[in-house]
Amino acid sequence: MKNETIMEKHYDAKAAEAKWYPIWEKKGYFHSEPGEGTPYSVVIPPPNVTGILHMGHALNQTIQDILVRWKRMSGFNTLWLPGTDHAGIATQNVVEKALRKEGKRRQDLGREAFVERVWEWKKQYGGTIVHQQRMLGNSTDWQRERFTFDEGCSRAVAKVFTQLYDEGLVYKGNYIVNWCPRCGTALANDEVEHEAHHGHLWYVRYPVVGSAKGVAGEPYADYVMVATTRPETLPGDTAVAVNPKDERYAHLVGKNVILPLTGREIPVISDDYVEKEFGTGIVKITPAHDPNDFLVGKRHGLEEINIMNGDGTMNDLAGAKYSGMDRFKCREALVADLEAGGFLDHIEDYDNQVGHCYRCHEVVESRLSKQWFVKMKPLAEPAIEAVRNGSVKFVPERWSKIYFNWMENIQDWCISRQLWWGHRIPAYYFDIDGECETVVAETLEEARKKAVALMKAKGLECSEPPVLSQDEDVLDTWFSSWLWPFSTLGWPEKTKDLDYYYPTSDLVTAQDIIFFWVARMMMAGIHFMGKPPFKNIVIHGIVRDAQGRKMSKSLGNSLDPLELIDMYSADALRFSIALITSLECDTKVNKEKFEIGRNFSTKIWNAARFFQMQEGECGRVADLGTMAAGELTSDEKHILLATDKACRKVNALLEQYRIQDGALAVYDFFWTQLCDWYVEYVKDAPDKARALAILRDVFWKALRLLHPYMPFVTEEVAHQLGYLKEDETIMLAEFPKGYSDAEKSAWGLEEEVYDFVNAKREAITAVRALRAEYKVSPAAFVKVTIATDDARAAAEASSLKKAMRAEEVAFAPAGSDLAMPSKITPFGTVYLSLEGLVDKAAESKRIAAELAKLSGFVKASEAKLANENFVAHAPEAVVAEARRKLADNKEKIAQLEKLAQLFKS
RNA sequence: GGGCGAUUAGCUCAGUUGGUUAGAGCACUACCUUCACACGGUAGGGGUCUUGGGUUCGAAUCCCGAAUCGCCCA
Repeated sequence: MKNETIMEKHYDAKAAEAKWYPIWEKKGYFHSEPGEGTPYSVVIPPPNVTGILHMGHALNQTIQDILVRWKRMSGFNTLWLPGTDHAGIATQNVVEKALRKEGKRRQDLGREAFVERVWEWKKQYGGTIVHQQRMLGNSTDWQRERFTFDEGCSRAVAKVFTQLYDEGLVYKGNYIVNWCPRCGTALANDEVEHEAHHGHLWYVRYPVVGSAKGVAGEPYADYVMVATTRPETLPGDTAVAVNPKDERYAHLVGKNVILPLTGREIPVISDDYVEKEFGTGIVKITPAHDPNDFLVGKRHGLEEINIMNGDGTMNDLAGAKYSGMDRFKCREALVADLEAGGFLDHIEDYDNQVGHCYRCHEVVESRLSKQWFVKMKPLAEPAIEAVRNGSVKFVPERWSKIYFNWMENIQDWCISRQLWWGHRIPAYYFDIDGECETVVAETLEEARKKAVALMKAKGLECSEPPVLSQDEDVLDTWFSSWLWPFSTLGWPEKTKDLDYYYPTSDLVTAQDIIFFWVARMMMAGIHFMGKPPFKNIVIHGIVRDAQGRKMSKSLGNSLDPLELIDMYSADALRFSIALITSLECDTKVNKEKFEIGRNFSTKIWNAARFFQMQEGECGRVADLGTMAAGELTSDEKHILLATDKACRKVNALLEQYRIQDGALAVYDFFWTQLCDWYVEYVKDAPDKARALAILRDVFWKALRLLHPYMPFVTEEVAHQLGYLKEDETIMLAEFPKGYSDAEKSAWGLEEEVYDFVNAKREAITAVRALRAEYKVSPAAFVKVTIATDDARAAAEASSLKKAMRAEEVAFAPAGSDLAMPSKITPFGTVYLSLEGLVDKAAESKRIAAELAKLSGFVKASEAKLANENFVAHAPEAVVAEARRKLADNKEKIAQLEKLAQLFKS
């Protein structure tokens, strides 16, 4: 079979990428069914349905697709399950924003209509990111695409909530939560981002009750001074506190002070929580607006006065003057009033950490409110154990420390959100004799039954079920995504999919999501499935800009992966990102880095084109079977060995999730071994048909090695070169493992041949370097003599001549003494005939410098070898190597000294 | 305040049981438009491995301390 047409001069990545993806998808290559073979399964970290693809996704999904394509080609029954999450706050915000343009609020529509509207939005725009994922080349099984708010996932959520409630692990209570006034909802602790903030400490005087009016300017003679970072919460104070060990204030404990501006009397209490060193050592206690104060309040039975509305404005309890005022405006007003009243002592600069909403970045308020919580300790314990006993592994391992640290100090999880878009909490309320009763059930019908049962249990007759009203709140989005590895496989049904694919194999995600998601999936998986949800947790870094800053819209330093794909191709994006990303640390990127991948795909294309042209001239010989060890040249054996090594290396590296090293290995193999050396050899091979037959085999292996990294160009080239029939795909071709022992022995692929050719290449490089040093024109043919006793050398004369651009390569016995510029190589000493080309003075100088350098090495080696301890303790090979090196360098010196004589006159 | 990590060439990073004269890509210099490829080829310059101690025959690598930077938790 001879190729009639030659490949285009330039690779058209856009065309190839647009062509292959739909074919792959349509033919079902991404699809997996339970049954045959060993499963390898991965669930994608579901991106936010409102989101668009960013560099973080590109990195995360490139890693996954490399693993998945590699496993699929290696014969595993491979499932990579895609989907999105419904992103409660974010999605609701997007739709509310659209409504605002129409001059409406969600309240104008009402809950049902609003939710309907969000679904419409989702249908219309929610496909953006899954479309973009296709541009990356993701081999996800789109037939199994899931959404955290779809019917199945919603059933799983209701079931989980109900079960946890029945087990006493879900409870409702009045606690301090993080409250986002802008989103109007509670947030979990980890949804709050703390940032350093330059603020102030206000020192405020609280007069002691019973103290006399003081002198001018001092309304009270006796007062305590309180330092606070949040003066606007002052109207909510219900005590001031000191440390019990603080002798300065011991006499005050038990007395009352007057809360400035309000005249309300509050007690002075003592509590260990107070730090003596902070401020004055006296702090105000505002139980409804600070988590620590809340706990203090509980310990001391203090009143909880909530002075703020949900939107961040003050309410009536803050006092008539401040009611309705924004919290920050109120701060200013209140400070001014304190000052006017003589209560403000002084103000200091103070840096503290201020919490911000991770979605909208508003300053988060600590607020007392009634919310649903999950009791985490009992869930965390088995999840800790699973990592501790090694049944689940973090890659890199050090992340397990972070995981333990968080899990061991875990706090209960606030799961209710005051939103409309999300899984409505399946808790129902009804009245019995004016008392509010709660039932929790997966469906309304079940809830009715439970309500009736409850009434009966209380001895109440009921002819018809009571009227139930469902809880108004929805659940945190993470409350559905923590079920992702099994809800997407059909749970709570007992499905074949669950049986086959669960637990999944690898979870690949970024470090910033370990607590939000990974840790919680561990807990849910173990609690509901009885098994952890995955075997390995692969954690990669965050993509940063060239200065190391996080990419963000507000900084405008984001790189758009789609733009990069447009500029450089998806393959280029994938390969580059794989090559520059280490699992160990964050990845800094700039546009230029993606040239690596683009240049590489061009190289692959051109090498293929060269091969095709050669085969076009020579005809295709496909069979390696008849080759005998005796007829293969050393260069041919070398490329076969290099291919074998590359296959083994890439497999071994991917096995250890060393994606970057794998990329480097395949890059070096293809570019250096295959293109730089073997392709150059092929051009003048003694038996071109055989050389090309070998190239045919090696190239095919190389393409398959590359395929997980660069799926499109490898598919295109594999077809161009005729490795595949039109309806076949490289995606399902076998991932190369290297040559068999039988092949290796039939072809005489021994390690010494590999070393021999490497040595030969050093001789070639040495001659090229000599040519450059002595400014020999690149076009000129030179005369080379090589001093060696290696019997194999003579057979290399013709390939040496070509590579050295020599008109003549002569051999001399090892140790021959020629007065010519030379370099010592493991292949032998190479001499370049001068024939009057040289500037003697310059050469003399160069030689002197080289001599100085070498004698330094010799001195160091001699000292080392004179050290009895070294000779006695170091491994023999190391000592022998040191001796050999010393001898080599001594010989080099002798040569150079001779050469120096030559240039002296 | 507690924890984790980083510090190797101008830049981004490898360097996995301690063992040649510490590597790669980009950038840089010189030469080359040679019939696969200038998104290319050939050759080259560039590092006292942040710092101070220690262990060892031998340390970028192991141990202790310091500095700087980053992240997480409180």
